[in-house]
Amino acid sequence: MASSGGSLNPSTTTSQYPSFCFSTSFTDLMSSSHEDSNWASLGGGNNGIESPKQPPTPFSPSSFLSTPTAAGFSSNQFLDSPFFPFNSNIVPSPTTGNFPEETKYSDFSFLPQTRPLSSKMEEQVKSQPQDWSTSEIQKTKSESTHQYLSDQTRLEDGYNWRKYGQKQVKGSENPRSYYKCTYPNCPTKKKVERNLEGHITEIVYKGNHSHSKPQNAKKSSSNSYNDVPIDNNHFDSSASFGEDDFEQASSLSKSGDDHENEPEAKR
DNA sequence: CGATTTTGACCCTAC
DNA sequence: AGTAGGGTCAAAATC
Repeated sequence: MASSGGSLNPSTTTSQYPSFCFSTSFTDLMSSSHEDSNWASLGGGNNGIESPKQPPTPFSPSSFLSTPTAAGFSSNQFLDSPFFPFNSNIVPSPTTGNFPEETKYSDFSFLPQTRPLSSKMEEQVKSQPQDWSTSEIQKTKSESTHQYLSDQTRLEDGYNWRKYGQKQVKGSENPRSYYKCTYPNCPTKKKVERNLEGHITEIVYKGNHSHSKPQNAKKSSSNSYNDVPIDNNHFDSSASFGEDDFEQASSLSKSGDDHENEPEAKR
């Protein structure tokens, strides 16, 4: 059991799914080879969006909405790429617009102002090389003190998560928790990092749900966005991801990548 | 009673 | 080849 390590198992189970990754770093994926494939197959299998049907997803919009100015980062940024992490055009972090990693993966993140974004990012870049960057579908970092309130909502993204581990990462003093989607066969996982105060400083999603959001998620029963009819069309079909979707998504992310992230991401 | 969380150990990968 | 660090497993505890 333990011998398998874990990361390999899922890959074999999900390998049957079409590898699909929303990360704008698709190009990277292509060139990155097996490293990502590990996760790509794992999460990529269902890699669609966090919520095939529910756009709001992981970075609970409500949390953002609830914290309009909270982060101090312009809602504009959100308007551009708020609920669509897979949107290649995701705006670079307000403060860190020049972070390749950030934009590159189309994951948008929020960092608490309490800690220097740059340093944080650096840490990520350093401690989390390619396998994560390429595989991570969405990266969310909460920002400002309001994140505390958002914590719940963010975790309650409409899916049921089960914590399967916790670690104290070297780069930061923040403990990192590992969650798995409780839905059978759903390879989706997420890492949640909290600061000393218990506030979420970062959330990283891996893989995509191979199922639609549970109607009555235990934890997210109160999520109003649960039924937010956001246009998620391209990904909506995630339930039956085919090449079309794949290409669409890939091209999407690709174009976006090429457009804004390429130059910077290159380095 | 079942599901989830906690926690230490183990495994894998990168350096 | 060894070490460090991250990620996952799994038994026990808790809810």
